[in-house]
Amino acid sequence: MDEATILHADLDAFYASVEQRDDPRLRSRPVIVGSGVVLAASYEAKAYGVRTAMSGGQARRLCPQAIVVEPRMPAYTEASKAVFAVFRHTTPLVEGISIDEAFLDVGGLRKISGSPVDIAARLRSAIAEEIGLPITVGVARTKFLAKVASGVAKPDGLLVVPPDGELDFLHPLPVRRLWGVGPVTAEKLGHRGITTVGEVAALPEGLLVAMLGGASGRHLHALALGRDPRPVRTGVRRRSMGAQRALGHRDRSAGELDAIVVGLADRLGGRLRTAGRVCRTVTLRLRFDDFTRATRSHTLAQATAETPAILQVARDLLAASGPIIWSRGLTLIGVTLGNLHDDGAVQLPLPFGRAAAGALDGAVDDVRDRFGSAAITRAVLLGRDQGVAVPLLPD
DNA sequence: TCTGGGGTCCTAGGACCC
DNA sequence: TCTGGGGTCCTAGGACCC
Repeated sequence: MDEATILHADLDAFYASVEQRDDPRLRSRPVIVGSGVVLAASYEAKAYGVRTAMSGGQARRLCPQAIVVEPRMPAYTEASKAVFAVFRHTTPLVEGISIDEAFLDVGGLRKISGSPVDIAARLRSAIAEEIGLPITVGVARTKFLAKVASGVAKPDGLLVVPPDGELDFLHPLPVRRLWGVGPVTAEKLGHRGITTVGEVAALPEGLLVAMLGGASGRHLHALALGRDPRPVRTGVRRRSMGAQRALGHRDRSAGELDAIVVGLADRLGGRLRTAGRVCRTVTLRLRFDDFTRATRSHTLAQATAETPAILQVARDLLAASGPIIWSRGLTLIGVTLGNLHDDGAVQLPLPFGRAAAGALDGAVDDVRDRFGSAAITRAVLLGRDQGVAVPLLPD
């Protein structure tokens, strides 16, 4: 049987912990970050039932003595960078999942660094001492089990799931612990009297697929049996980038909506250029009074990072959305850029088809002829009518 | 007091191509 | 000329995660 070498490291109540670290008056007291909506709550506040994503009013009613602070994103970004530096000092195999959590694979480090449990314990004390933040670590043979372990061990804990004790650990847990089971799926399962992971594991895969669809059904079936072959991956790239603005419930004029879209496109264009990437798909996201949503998207023939080009598409989509906007009570506008690629790529038209791989080789040869082989670091297939993009700058 | 601002992945139908 | 199979891309919606 394989060894438990995957760590899931998850900072506890991250934003709230940073606030408590930076302001001694907040320590040991209930702290809520964010006044409109709760972005994070310290464990002292969680004891009163305050939860992330709860409205500020509800949170204050549950815990009137809580200290509410406005978020300081730059401080959290900086703390996150410091924590990830400790992660990468522990092992090169780090896969970040969000600003405050990551998977680490410490397999093969036993001779140098000790057992995975020793490594996890040292990681926790390093982050406590060097950065001043509490962190929980789950250790298991798979990513999923490591993540569940850290969730169970929170806060400020360390939990190992031994390979021969996986199902004993997993099966009594509620289905909501399964990664990918949210309110809707939990409700569907609940209808059949299924409330624990063990009960999911006892179902035939076919029944889960019929209930939840192919991918979700197979995924859940595998997880419930402790199967999760996904490796810890480094260098995962962002696939989309978005910005949005909540509008409240006040009616807005067409001019106000346009000004908001201009602001969003401007922000996104800047972020895109800073990241050295270009986009091809622009999506307008709308949310309404009743919390229903709509999206309208358009895909360009040529990728771009130019604000005017992005703005033009966003404006066209907004104009085309007029009827639903004026009839349903708009409460949020967002713009998301998708189909992201590296900028600085030479884009070559290609006759696409079944010989895509061969065509890619041919295109790379073309670029070699034109620009010299040293220029080529990587070639990316863009799709049927877009050809290939060959970045000419080193990574 | 209805609910912020970021993301990921899946599904399904239609267009289009070979 | 017609039919069918196989495949990709685009769009829209939805569930879920932090």
